[in-house]
Amino acid sequence: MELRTLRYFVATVDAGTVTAAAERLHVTQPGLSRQLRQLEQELGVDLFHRTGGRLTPTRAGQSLLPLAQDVLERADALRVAAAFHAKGRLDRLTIGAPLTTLRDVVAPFIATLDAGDPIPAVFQADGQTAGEILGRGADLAVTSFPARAPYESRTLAELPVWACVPPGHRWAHRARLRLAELVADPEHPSTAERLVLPPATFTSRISLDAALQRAGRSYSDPIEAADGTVAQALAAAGRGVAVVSDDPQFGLHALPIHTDDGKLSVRLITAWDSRHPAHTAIAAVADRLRLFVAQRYSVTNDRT
Amino acid sequence: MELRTLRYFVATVDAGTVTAAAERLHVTQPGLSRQLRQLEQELGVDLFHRTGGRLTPTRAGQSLLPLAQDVLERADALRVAAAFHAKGRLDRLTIGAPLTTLRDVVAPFIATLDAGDPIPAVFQADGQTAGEILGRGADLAVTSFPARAPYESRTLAELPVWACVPPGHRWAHRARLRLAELVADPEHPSTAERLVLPPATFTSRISLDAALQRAGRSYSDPIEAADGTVAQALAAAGRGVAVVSDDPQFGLHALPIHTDDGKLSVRLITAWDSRHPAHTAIAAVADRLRLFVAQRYSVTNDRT
DNA sequence: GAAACTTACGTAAAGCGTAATGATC
DNA sequence: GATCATTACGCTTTACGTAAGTTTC
Repeated sequence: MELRTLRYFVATVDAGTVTAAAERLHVTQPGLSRQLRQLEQELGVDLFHRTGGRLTPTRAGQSLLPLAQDVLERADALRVAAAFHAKGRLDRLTIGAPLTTLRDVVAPFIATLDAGDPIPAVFQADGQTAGEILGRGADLAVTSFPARAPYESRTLAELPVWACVPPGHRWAHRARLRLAELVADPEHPSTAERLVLPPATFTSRISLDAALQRAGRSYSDPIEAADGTVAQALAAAGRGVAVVSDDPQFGLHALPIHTDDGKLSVRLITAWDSRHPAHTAIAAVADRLRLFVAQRYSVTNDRT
Repeated sequence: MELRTLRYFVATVDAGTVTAAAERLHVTQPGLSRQLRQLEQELGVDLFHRTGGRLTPTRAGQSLLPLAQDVLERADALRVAAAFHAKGRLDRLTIGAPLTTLRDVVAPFIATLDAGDPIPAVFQADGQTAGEILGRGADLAVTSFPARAPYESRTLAELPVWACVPPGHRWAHRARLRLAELVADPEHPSTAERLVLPPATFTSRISLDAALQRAGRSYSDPIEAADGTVAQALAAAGRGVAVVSDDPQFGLHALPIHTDDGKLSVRLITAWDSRHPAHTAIAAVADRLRLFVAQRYSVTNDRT
């Protein structure tokens, strides 16, 4: 088992057929086929079913795939780090962030980077701590959990959590909402709106759940959406009230949610490893990200 | 760059000389020497200084070493996972835990495992969440942080945090201590004992710091010890009061610390990934660990 | 029979070991 | 001069490409 053979394995699963993978890898198809067989023999596991003249990953293959990808990612990280030591400057920078932040903040930000800056790579990391994201190979993490110990962090923004309702809704002309209005009054369960929520790993959901727990309340039977955009789409279709931290879409009206402790919000931080050899360069990017968010946030603030 | 070359690199740093590393790797010294040079050329970085007829890692070499080890560890994890799929049973199990737990709980526990059980491997993980520990390759994590989302967890124990004083100390015959007694009264700073504390990543320290923050108190100028044992050794030498969750040593007297919220303690949990292919086998080990701790803890309870 | 994977065979490259050479204390 | 690393050279292994064979739809 070598990095090369793992690359072969991943590429083959990825491409679907050995022929296609071979082309992508710039090797011939028989050569690739042989290497895959040897890898299977070495690991002692069938990675592919060979039924029907076609290769499909076995259960073992499916479960080993992410591990193989992980090895390759780490090897890549090593190569990037080596390039940093060679050139003295960071030429690639990996950012891990929750999906919502990725779309609303990180993506617009990396669009402002120019040729002099490191090439940004990005991956999705919902509901993970700075340590987990950085441990997955990111140089810079964006998360809503406070960072500890060997990680340095800066507050990026305090993003409001919105209750989004369609134009015709009875709350459409309200300027704000109290948390208690969102959830069922134990005395009158029927008065509550149905909630449309992102998965429990999402920061807005974590914030909502925590606030409700503090208030001793809870929602019943929410609609689980795949992410904030889907939640908003469902709200736009009149299925309920979407509670998200995404920017409102589909013409939805976004209301801030007030609790006893103030507005419901998500504190976004950016964090990096202070022991990273390029930590100065990373801190510089983090600072620019913070500046970018500050500008963007001062605009979005107008909306409230 | 292949796994083989990374193994060569790590082994060479580890062994100190190419000759020694070559012997350990079962290759000849010139062959190894050549591979190292090729790796350096490929990465574009000098990994070793060649001054004085001897190889010493450069700064780049030192900083790339843990990355290389990481790649190899991941590759190892892949091999173990493959072996699981091949044999249908887990033959190796990696446990990550904080140092104190490692010594007082995990080590005695793995001593009870027999030939039918997976071979345990263990690494130290202080002040890390379940996600971080499992992300580092552990199959089973022991931590004091609550686990979330895709991780399954069980409470192992509620370990008391002790204030340890030597026999002659004015508290040596006390049965308990209030938190306020430990730290300086802002009015009379001189009345406080000097504290001997483990690093800020240690669970007992985190618990103490959190309790003090809740109480609006703080300590001043504590002695920082490398770990709980060193802290106790310093306390035994009369340097101050050690605050640790380790079992008392050196004939120290251990007092539980009472706060407004009850006894100061550390809630230990054990966690694993519910998506792990061998999660049933891991859960079984976790259950036995919990049982082991329950027995052990009922004994240590006698002491309080 | 077209498209996919496998087997067979010859070739080129890459790694390895032995032997000789160079550098440092 | 002893110890450690490098360079030189020949061999062996290993991966690769081409060509032919097999299976499936």
